[in-house]
Amino acid sequence: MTQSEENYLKAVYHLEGSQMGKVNTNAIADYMRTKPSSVTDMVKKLSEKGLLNYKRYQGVSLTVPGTKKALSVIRKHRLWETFLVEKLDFSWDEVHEVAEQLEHIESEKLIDQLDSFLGFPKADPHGDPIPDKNGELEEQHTRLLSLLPVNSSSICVGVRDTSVSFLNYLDKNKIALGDQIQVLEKEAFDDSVHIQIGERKLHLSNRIASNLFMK
Amino acid sequence: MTQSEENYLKAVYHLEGSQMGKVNTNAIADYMRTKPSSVTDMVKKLSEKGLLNYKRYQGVSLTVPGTKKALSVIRKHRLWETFLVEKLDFSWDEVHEVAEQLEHIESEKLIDQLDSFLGFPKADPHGDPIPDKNGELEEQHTRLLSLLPVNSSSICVGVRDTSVSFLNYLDKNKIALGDQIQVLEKEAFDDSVHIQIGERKLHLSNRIASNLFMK
DNA sequence: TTCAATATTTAGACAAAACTAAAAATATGT
DNA sequence: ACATATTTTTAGTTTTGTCTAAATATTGAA
Ligand SMILES: [Mn+2]
Ligand SMILES: [Mn+2]
Ligand SMILES: [Mn+2]
Ligand SMILES: [Mn+2]
Repeated sequence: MTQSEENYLKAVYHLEGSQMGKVNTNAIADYMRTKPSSVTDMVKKLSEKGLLNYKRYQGVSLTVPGTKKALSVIRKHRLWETFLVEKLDFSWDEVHEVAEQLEHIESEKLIDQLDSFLGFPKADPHGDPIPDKNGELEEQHTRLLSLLPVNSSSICVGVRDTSVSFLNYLDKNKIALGDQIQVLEKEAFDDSVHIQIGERKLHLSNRIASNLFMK
Repeated sequence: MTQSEENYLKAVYHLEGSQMGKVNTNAIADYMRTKPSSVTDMVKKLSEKGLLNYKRYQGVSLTVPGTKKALSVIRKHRLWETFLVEKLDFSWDEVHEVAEQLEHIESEKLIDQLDSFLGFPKADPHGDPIPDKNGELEEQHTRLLSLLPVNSSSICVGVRDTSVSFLNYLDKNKIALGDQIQVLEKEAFDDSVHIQIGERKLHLSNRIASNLFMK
């Protein structure tokens, strides 16, 4: 299994989760910043290996072995991100690029020992769930901050957008995972929300509020 | 810089250290388990990039930038080996293969933070010196156990042969880095040596004794 | 010194993963 | 329904790193 093949499986996994039904060629090409013709080539190869279901012009879906492989790569990615933040003092906006490389290291012992060394974490620095050794994901019962009613209070457990600019915005405004957030008021005009974290009151745009997972 | 290019530079570095003068094509091919024709191709490319000195049929040597790059890969290899043993409970015969992969991860911050996390170790699990951030290697003033005089006592600080079978042999006989070893007697016939570690007396063949670095 | 053995390079091929440009299939709007 | 727009695939090329087989250079022994 090459790094490129692993990256394609991961892409299909993420796209399956954010769409309904089959994943199409152009969507994969966009996601991977490559060309549709390259996607077709790779999709054929992965289909021959039994990792993708593929019929010409009909889009693709992961097979059971394909899903398993994708989850194993995601497990590695998220464990490495956790390692970088917890042990090597990286900030949450610096880890993704390095984890994109580390996720392809082949050694079952390495990743299981790393998991143990980190204390079997359930989520990565962005709040995304970490699959266990068997590929099992813990169900996340979360709701977006933008959808919570006025006066509700809940804990921020994840970010939907993991871009550096969004993470920097949160850092600048001292919003972090684990923070208890109370919804004070919602503006009907622009769907922005007034919130309180500890003693601090903040006014968040809908764009921000709809990228924070709460529990 | 591709992984393959890095591996060639590392190979030339190691061969320069174990030979005198220019490194020849066949030696590189043997060391890398590849074919001489492949070596010629790569050596041309690295020479065009200014990393190797190369004239047809005359062998190669590392340039200053080539040496610097080789040392940076070796630094990563040895720091990762140390991490695996110190933090993830790998044994010293399991780390090399994984480190061969990890040494190619590109992130200066990653490796410098790892160095710091490990407490700036001076040597890897096999006793090989770890270059610092600037590529400086600490001079090793060691001698082989097989060359020490009778009655001398010194500390085992490294292994010359790092093969799994040799490392297993040492584990089985409870010989480890840091052990104080006294030479009791040398057999003139086969150059084997009788030694003492703590209360234990052992009889080592010349083959074994000439693969242990002492200080 | 000469020629055979050895070492090295060249020539040509291949596989992987990407690309461009063109062809083919599918979807859509009137 | 049918023409047009969009999506997807195919055909052919490129780059990287490998290989085999053949050619060429160097070495060294008689
Ligand atoms: Mn990530
Ligand atoms: Mn993440
Ligand atoms: Mn090693
Ligand atoms: Mn080592």
